[in-house]
Amino acid sequence: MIIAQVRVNVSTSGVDKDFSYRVPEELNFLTAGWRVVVPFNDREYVGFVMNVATVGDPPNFELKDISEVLDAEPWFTPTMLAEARWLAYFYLCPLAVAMSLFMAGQSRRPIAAKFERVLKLSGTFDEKLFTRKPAQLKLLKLLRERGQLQASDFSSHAVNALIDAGLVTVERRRILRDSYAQIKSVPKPFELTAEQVAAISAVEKVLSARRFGGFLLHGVTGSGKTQVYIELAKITCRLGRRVLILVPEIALTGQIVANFKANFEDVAVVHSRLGAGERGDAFYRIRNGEASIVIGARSALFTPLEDVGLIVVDEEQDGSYKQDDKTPRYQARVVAEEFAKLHNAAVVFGSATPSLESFHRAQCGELTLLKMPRRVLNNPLPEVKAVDMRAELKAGHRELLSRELLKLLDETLSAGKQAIILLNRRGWSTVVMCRACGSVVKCPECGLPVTYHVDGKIRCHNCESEADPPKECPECGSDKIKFLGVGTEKLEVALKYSLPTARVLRMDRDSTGGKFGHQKILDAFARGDYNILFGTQMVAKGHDISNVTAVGILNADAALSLSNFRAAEVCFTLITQAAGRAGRADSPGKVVVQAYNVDAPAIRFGCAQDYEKFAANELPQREEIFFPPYCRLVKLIVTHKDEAKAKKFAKKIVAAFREEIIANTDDRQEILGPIPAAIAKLRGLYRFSVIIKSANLEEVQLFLRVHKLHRRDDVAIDFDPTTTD
DNA sequence: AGCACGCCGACT
DNA sequence: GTCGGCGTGCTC
Repeated sequence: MIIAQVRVNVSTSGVDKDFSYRVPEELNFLTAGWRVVVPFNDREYVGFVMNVATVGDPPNFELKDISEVLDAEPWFTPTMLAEARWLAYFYLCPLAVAMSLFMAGQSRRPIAAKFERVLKLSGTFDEKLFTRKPAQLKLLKLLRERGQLQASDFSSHAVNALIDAGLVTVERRRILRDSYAQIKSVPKPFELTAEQVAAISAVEKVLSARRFGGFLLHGVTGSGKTQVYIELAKITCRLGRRVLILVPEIALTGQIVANFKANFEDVAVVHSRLGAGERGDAFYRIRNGEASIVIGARSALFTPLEDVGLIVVDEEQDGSYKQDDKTPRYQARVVAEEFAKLHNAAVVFGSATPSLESFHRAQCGELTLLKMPRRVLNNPLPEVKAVDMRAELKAGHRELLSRELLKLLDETLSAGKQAIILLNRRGWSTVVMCRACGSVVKCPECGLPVTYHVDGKIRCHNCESEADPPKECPECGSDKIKFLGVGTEKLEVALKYSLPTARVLRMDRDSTGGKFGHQKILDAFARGDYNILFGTQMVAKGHDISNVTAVGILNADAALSLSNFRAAEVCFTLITQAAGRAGRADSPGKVVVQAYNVDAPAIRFGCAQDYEKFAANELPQREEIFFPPYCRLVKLIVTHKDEAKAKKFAKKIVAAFREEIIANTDDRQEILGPIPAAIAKLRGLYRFSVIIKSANLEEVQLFLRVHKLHRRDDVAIDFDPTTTD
């Protein structure tokens, strides 16, 4: 009897094991990796075949049969299975959950493939016979001319008549949906800088040796990192291996996809905003080896790409590489490196402002540091000026835009150039406050402060719930409700007021809907339809518009007020990335940075665009307070509908960790909490967080396993969390 | 996930 | 004395 071990796709930990099923005769082709349908608990579920074996004597309980298969071939390659196993092990999640990552949301039935019917002429025909059948004659003539045609372009009547007459044959051909198919550009002529050549040859050694190697490509904005990726990809393809390029998010893919498509025929684009059908087709191309370059957001890690030789993580410091809404809460940098090891591939982390984690690892020799400190064509870095908004206020200027910035915008627009303004808050007012008691209006759902929008609604930027602003303070009943703080919507009005003739374009989450929302805005700006592009951090990412010579950054120090150990890093990175948009081509750029605390190191070093000095200043402080990169963080969120019970269980975990781990280890480890989570109550459940800081992650994982904390649905485990509350 | 089983408090 | 809350266990 043939018996298959099947992992049922049920996301709870209670089913995190294989179940045996009998393989019926007609499915005797099954091997590991097939997706099947199995009866389970009086219902039908999708399952994954993990193993198939022929056994002499069946087990002592009754086996059920596998019902059917889902696909025409195994969904999971052996590599994907190995990758999923590692994910489940490292992130302590059920294997079925890790495997679901590789199905990109298609956990139900597969999406139907799309086919076209292609017509071809078979033999010759006599025109005279078709004088009273003009539609058929037209089709036949066209076929003689073109060789083949699409059946859907003609009336089915005519087509069927010709097929019946044996004059035309049909062939079903799969159509691959690809909304990036149109994107195409010609490779620009270029000459590699000495630094680019050095970086390429360092990675090339590892590529040709077909072994693992980790690199940090630290190149200032405009130093030509993309060209390095392209050259490395060419080398990898020449070796007959595949390339995976990770980019932070959809907004960034446009430019890099165009650059790659100019150099390679077989590029597949994968990201979460792709429709189910298009994604399925991209997977099909990858599975069949028709795509040797895959570009995408973090989910692109989970495709059937075989024999990967190079993985690039572009803008590796970007926050979108962290999945923090559902298990496994992985960091794509960590996963990319592990997958590179599994493939004997090179992994290249690229950035102008590397995460301090990666930079520190490069300093320790865990990654090879490749430096590109100069822009291509010796373009100068922009000139950056900080404006102290407190001084501006004292001088009687209360406007949103400082005199310095207004002057710069004026000059820029007069010269026929374009400007970008960054204000990293969307909405109209960022705070809705009661002037009588000082309380801030919070979202009833998640307890975070709400934002007032220009349409007169208040919105929670965490859960997107919407309401009318209260007429009276929910705390004290006063009617003195004030709208404070500045978002991009208010900036729009300020810009139109100060620069009435300027054409301004807002880009934030509210103005960029749909698959190509970002691209449409960037294209319109690049065409010159607008003078000023302004908005949230997305204006600072992933484009290279040569006519932009001025950048303004408002409230540059806003991020510093957050009680987050990464606040300075986020602030520094944002300034450097935004400033880097200015003056890439022939004309030098100018940047104005507006802040209230211009003396903060993140602002000073950001204005100087000096990453190394920033890191040299920040790293010792991180070491002092024992935070990453000097430890790894693991956050546990304990939930319960009874607040006291949630807190009590969290305390129990903390006590156990102190007693069992901290008291018995040589490695430095600390545990903080419990404290109420940032979202202290969600859907009726109280939430407490516990932060583990550890120099030995394996001990933490072991602790979690011993106490089976990963098997509980009232504890969420977050490795390398973004925040500590 | 979805359901049966069983233990304890609250009620006709 | 029974109804129904939810913590626990099981599904090939």
